[in-house]
Amino acid sequence: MRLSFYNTLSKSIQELNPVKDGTVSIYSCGPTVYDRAHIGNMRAFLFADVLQRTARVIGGYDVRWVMNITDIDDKTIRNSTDGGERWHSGMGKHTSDPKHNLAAYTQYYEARFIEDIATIGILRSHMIAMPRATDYIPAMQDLIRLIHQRGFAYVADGSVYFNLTAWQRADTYGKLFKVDAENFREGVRIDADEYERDSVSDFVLWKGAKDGEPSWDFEIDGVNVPGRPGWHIECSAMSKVLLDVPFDIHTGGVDLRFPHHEDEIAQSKAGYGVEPAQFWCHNEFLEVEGKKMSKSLGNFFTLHDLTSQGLDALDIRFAMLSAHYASVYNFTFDGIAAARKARMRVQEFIYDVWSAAGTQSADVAALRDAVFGELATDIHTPKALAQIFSFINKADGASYNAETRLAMLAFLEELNGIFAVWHIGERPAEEAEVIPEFILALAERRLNAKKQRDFAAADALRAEITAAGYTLKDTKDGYTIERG
RNA sequence: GGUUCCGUAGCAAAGUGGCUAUGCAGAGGUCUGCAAAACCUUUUACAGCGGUUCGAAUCCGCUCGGAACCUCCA
Repeated sequence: MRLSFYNTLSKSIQELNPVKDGTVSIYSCGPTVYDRAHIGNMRAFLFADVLQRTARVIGGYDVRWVMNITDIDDKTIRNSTDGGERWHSGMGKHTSDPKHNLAAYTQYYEARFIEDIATIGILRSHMIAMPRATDYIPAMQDLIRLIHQRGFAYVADGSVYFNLTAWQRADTYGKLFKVDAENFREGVRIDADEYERDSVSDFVLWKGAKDGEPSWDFEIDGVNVPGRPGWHIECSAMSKVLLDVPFDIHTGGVDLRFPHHEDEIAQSKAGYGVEPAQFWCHNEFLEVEGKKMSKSLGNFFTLHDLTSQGLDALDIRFAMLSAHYASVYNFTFDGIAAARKARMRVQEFIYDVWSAAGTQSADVAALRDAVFGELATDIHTPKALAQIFSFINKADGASYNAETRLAMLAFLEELNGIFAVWHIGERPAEEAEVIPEFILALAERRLNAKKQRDFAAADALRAEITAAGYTLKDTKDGYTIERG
């Protein structure tokens, strides 16, 4: 099936025509590993995951997916340098070597990040690489030299800047975002003046070294300017090395549209001569209980916070997929509970189909076309789910004949290759819970009372069982007991 | 101040000119001694005010409310 996505470059939904037939290359802006990822971050990575899974399952492409790890920036440097309260015992010893401290600090959170994405159903094995910025410094330096050679960069006060004025004479700046330089907020302009650069709009490619901060030697234009890479240059260089340019799709949160992605386009084209990506896809933010997520409002959650509270990460994944990626998603605890019930309804259908041994048939091909058609058009997960529920509402999975059963299971397997929140298989046997003897004895006494139609006694005994923390449910000719 | 986007039932979330979205919750029912579970049926919408149109949640204008970006926040 052909895929189409909303492209921020064209501001319209466009059909995907991969640069290389049969292969889709995707670069996703990954985390800055200065802390645990929060659920807003997770939404961005989840979007990229569903995008790449859609390309695999529905597009039938061989997917080359890269998600970078930004392991050097102001925050990681600040937090790793002082060795204060931000320094965790799991990071090892704080030393006098800034590079060692930075690596120890960021690798701790990188490991947490890999745990978190696994928890929410993102497979590390789906990525061909998860490059760390600090491992690609030479490639970044090469790119900066290229930009400089072509006249779009200059060295000033120990740093290297992109010369936007020169670039704007050669190409468009503002492909993703209409930039109105005359109307930058005044406060920002004042702040920007603190930098030594020719124009307020010039951005840094290479930041000159400061005392006590990690730095790398860098020879450019015959001089050595020790320092570290600017933020935007990381993605330009790593995407070129790992995917080559141009590649197909670049993903990230809406906040990265400008300046990060705009600058990335300018740099890549200034240095390599081509724009990095055909498609730029941006996910919207999430809010929590209708409010912007922020630490001061007390509604700031990491995935780890939520799973520690007993929430199932798959319910969080499913809940996020019940909204379109390009609209603001309102995260609520009620919403997670509702998502769980909805998810379980589909799961029950899957179990029914698995054990089906009936005579009915169903048009699985039509269902597949309907559901995948929605996903193939800008990954419209809510519409796809509506199709699924509408079908399930009318279906009796347990009554399918052998042929329909196999076709449906094949479809569900594919579907779960994208949603990744279900178990395609047999309904698990009831876990053999150990019910204490006295509870079993109470239940037996109740059954006898019930048989003798002494319902007052039966209800009293059931109340005792409930009070002891067990739930008794009657069945046709007996009962079940479970904890809770 | 500039540039964008959004406001849909109790909650969440699709729909962008006529046609039941969907999920959770609620209500009624089947089953049951009663519950629970399951299943069936079903109520409640388009922020407000104008306009365009045979017809507007959908297009246009204004008002109100919310969000993002405007130099390193997903």
